[in-house]
Amino acid sequence: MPLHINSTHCPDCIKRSSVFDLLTPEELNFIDENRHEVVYNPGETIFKQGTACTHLLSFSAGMAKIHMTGSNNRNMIIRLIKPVEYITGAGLLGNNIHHYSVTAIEKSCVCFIERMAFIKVLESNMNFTKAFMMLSQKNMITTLNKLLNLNQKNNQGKIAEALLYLSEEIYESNPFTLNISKVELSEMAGMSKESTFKILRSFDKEDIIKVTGNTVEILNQDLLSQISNKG
Amino acid sequence: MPLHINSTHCPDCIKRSSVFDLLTPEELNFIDENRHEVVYNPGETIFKQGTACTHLLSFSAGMAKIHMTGSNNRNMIIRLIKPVEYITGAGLLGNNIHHYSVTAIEKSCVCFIERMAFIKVLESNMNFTKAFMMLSQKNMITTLNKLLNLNQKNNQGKIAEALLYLSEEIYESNPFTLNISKVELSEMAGMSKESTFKILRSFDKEDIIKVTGNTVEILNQDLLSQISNKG
DNA sequence: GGATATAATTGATATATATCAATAAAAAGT
DNA sequence: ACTTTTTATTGATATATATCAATTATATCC
Repeated sequence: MPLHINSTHCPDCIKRSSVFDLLTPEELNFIDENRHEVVYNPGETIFKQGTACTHLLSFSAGMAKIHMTGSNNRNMIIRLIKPVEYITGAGLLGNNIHHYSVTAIEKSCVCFIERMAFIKVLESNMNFTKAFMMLSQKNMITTLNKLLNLNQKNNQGKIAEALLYLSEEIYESNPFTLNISKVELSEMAGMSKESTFKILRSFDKEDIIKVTGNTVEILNQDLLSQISNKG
Repeated sequence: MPLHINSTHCPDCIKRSSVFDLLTPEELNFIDENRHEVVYNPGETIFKQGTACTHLLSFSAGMAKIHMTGSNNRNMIIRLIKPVEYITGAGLLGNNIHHYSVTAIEKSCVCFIERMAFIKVLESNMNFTKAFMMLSQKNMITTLNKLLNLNQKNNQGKIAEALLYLSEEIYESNPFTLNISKVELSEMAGMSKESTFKILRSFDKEDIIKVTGNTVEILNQDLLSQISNKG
């Protein structure tokens, strides 16, 4: 199966974000004429914090991480991206700069939609605009909650939350096999890698999870949720 | 000077957010017919996390705090609100619930605009919609950066950042007099109140700031910025 | 296929931070 | 004016967490 989907056009693309369902065939064709696809290998930068925000991205295959560098140059993973999701650099309308980076963690395919074409469709289709606003707000709330939790929880709570997030929202399975390194897991949880290892090990010893290489099985989901919430 | 501005109507209101400048007189009148004003005393809840998101708020006088409670029930102040700013519960379009609370810290006046009236104007005026989206995105980015910084900085860096934020963005003066308690300052910086006191004191001893009661003067802004950035 | 780099892992130690405890000061109620 | 409550303040102590150091494993490069 080829990763890129160039043979397809927007109107019959099955890898598009559901907000695009609200567009008319004409609008979809217009988007189709103003987009291009790029395939990325693991580790490749899709866009980088600080660069111009010129396209709306539709993430159609693979997996990527959204991450951010603070003033002290430390890196933090905000969330993972998987198909089908759009990514807006959060400054798309104002032609601003990206405030975070997106990097592929698996071979990935991204559809780049020209900023002006996207704005034109926004202007022509209010239902689309509203759906887009709602989705943006939802993403914002999710991120807000995540960052709040990172601030307030202790390290066990952070790891518990990260593991539940990965199992429930990203891999949607249990057990699951990490396609991110444990250093990246620590960047997701906002702590040192050594602490991450130690907490994983302690969870394993207490039979809350079972770690075998990169595979994690959650054995006691209730307890893990409790640790995440109390933490 | 009366705090409420009920005698005025939207078209000639000088306390409205600049996004409303983009509306036509008819649209402004329509908003005017679907709004009401409320005056709050310090400490009163303007809206609470978990309640329905039924209005767009335009904050026309006073000062308030946006704060959020995490799963472990700890409170964190996200930012302060002063005139003129609109506040959307981030779930306004989807008729969702508020994911944070807003509480007055000074006697404040808030204009409540009916959700459906706001949506109707969004639908009729694309420039307004785009301006609203841009402002929302800007707020989101600011919040994202703030929460990231709280995660990554040490306590001195957090307090330094909070003091610079208060001086530059909220009170726009130096020295400035806090209208929030130091407990609230610690909730802004995301740390215990005792640590806040100790760091304020140490900054005072090192002649970086001068604290006299509730008044803070920043004596060495360069050093404070450096502490904030390195922290 | 050995050399080199990168990631994983663990224990010991240092440091930062929260918590606890006690007191002082200020504000609010009666 | 006096009690009560809240806020402010400080030092001592406990705890959580990061950092450091050393080792092993795994991947990547000539």
